[in-house]
Amino acid sequence: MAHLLWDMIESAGLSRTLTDVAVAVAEDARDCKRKKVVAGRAQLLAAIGKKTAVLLVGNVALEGVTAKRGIKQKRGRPWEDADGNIYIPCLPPGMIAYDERTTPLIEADVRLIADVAKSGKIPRENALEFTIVDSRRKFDDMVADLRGTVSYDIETGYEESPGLWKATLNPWKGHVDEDGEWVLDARIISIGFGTRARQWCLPLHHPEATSFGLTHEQMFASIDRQLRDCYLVAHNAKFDSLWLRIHYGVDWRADFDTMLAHWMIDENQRHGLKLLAQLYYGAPNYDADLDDKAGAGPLGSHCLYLAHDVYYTRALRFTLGKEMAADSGVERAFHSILMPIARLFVDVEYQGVLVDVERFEEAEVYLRTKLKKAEKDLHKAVAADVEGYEPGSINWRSTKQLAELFFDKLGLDVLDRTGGGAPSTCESVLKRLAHPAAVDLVEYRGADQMLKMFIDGWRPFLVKHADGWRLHPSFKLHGTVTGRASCERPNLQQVPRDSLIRSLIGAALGWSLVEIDLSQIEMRLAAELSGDQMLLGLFQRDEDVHWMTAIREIGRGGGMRDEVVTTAVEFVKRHPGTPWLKGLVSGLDKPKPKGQPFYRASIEYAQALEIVYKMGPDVAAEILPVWKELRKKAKAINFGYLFGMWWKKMVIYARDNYGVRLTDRQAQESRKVFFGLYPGLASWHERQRKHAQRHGYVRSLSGAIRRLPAATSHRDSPERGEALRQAINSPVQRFACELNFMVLLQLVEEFGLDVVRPVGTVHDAVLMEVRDDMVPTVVARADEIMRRPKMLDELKINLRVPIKGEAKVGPWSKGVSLDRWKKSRSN
DNA sequence: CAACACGGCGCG
DNA sequence: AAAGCGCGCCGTGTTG
Repeated sequence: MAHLLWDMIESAGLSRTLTDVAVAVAEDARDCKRKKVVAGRAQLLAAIGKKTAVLLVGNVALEGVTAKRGIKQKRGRPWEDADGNIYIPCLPPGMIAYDERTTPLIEADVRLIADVAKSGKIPRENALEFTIVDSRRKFDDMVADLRGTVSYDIETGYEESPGLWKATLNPWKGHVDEDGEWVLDARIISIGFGTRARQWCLPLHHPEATSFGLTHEQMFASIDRQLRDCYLVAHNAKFDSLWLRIHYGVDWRADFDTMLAHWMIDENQRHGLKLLAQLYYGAPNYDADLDDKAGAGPLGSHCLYLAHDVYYTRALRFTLGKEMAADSGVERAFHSILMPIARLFVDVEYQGVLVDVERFEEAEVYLRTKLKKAEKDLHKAVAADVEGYEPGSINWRSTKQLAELFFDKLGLDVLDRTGGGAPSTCESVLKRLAHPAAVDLVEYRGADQMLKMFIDGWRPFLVKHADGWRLHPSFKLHGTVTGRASCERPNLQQVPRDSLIRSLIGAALGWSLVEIDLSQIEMRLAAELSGDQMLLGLFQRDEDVHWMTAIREIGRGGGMRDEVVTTAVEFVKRHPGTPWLKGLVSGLDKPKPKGQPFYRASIEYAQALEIVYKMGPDVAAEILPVWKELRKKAKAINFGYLFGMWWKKMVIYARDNYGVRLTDRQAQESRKVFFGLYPGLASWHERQRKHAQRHGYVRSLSGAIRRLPAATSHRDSPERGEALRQAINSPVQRFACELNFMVLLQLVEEFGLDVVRPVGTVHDAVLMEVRDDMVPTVVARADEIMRRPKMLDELKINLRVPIKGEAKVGPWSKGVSLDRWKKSRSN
């Protein structure tokens, strides 16, 4: 590693200026045991002596001097000791071998070394012109300077105990006071603005902040007025805008988010501001300690840090703007979809979702009881088979201990292994283990999972408002490589589908929760993009593609004879007048034979299957519930094969999810049938793969790009295979969620936040609170918008496949159609 | 004590 | 040769 770095230094033409540099290198961090580090440290300290610069290459070298690790955080930030030695922590160049994304960082390290060697000093950002606003005069100057393109950034924290400031990213952090009111503990420590000429740092709750005759409210009123005509730029603007909205009531919407812009430019990279500053401008690693940002450190260094942030944020707006302009598709998707939805998500997160806390407590009691019972059953079941077993000796949450129990002590067969090769104890294995304890463990895990994720997991995030308790999940618009949003703290997108937890989420009094979702959107888009005639035809005739697959799957093997015939017969009995039955059931118009149902004999399997298909899954499920399950299974088949699943995995999938035993042959056959049914999909797969292989990327209809560099490799590898499958999946997944965003944007644009309050998205669905008196209007309009969002016209995107969606009104998972909602309200 | 990987599981 | 995609969060266990 030392040689590698030295080569880089030499090729930068620096070796002669660096004769006075000691290089402290850990040859291999992993082999370096503690003793060796200590020895190395003594050597190192001796070597440092009169040197002007010390390179600390890698974690062990860093630890040798500072007794602390964390090279990734510390790198690029040199410091000077009392004797004037300069220490420069850097990444080991060998790191490039297993993470090529570190290349620019290592290059930046070399540049930094060069700088230090030439000047003998730690470089300063000399373009910086920052002012700490600590007087009325400076404040007025600042306000007057807020013109044109202005970047902004805040530092946040809270006072844990008097005088002790800690970092927090949660703008709602607070507590309930004696009067039962929610009091915010979170504070905006300071705010910075970057203009063409300067960087302004306005301390707000920093301990050293001085008062100069203006309240914060007065300051923000002035700033707010001035900013209305500015082009606002921020890095992860949603964060700053949300905090400012909560704490100062100002509504600032960024025109350009540098983090999101960089994500559009390369979703595979990381998007941190410090990283980008180093990447694009060779900036020093100016990152500060987390608690300094929160106000624990001196105001001077706090503001210096803030100044760097707004300086580089503003600079990035121009650099990234230009870079994005090189690709009109990317630019268009950024400005017409991403920035608008990013601005809207400030409202989404500000609103939060309402939680029924009374029923929340009930759910907790229910789950704790269930957990207790499962634990008791577990004890019993294990005690019966294990000699000398003592309750409490096994941690039921430990996969390691469970594996020992099942496969060593009880001697059960290892049915599957984990990715790491350990005997698996996952649900699908447990269900196949012939032991009562396995059954109990499934129960235990179920209750435990709900409790830890949604009861204990939610509690710290509950915030009290005038209209009830709310969660304010944070959405990451850059959270995926495909364009979907992800969600965290807590993750609203992983709430179980069954109603125990899901229905705790509702709406305020006078409002109703409305969920609209785009039906089978990924399948529809696959039809669109592939141009498969069968799929397109299905959707154009408004038939159900999963149902089609389900019926085909059964029909192929002639399975479920009883269910098929029973369901068809029952349907004929219930709906004899159905027009399309004519011709399908021979003898319908003939007189009924005495004593027996006339149709029983005359409905053949093939006919019956046709009838079942035509009645659709909902009607069929009313007759036999099994149809619902069957359609779900078909859905999995569709998605699996659609995106490149191989038959072998299908066998496992069918077994684990549906208890269906498929032979290898059957699975191979089912895959063949699938692509036989939709031949256009196969050729589309080929097109996508070819494109990715040739160009190294694929594109969504919106213009956004998914970069797949691994796809261009000529060598066949697992990475390339993965990239080629992503080439098929990404454009579908991306455009699906973009459509969802379009629908959401248009709804809010048309009705305004007084009528429609969006509270979240779940990939192809929107959750919102709708004012009760407007529910029918909004739902009707949502139905129209989903069929054709106007942004499709603006972006000149034409779809052959019809899009449609569904709306449900009422607590989540208990929502009903608009008609049923109206009826239930009129009673 | 903190950071990390893993196993497991929830969602679309 | 090997083959669905995309996420977040929890507890355990290891490591340093």
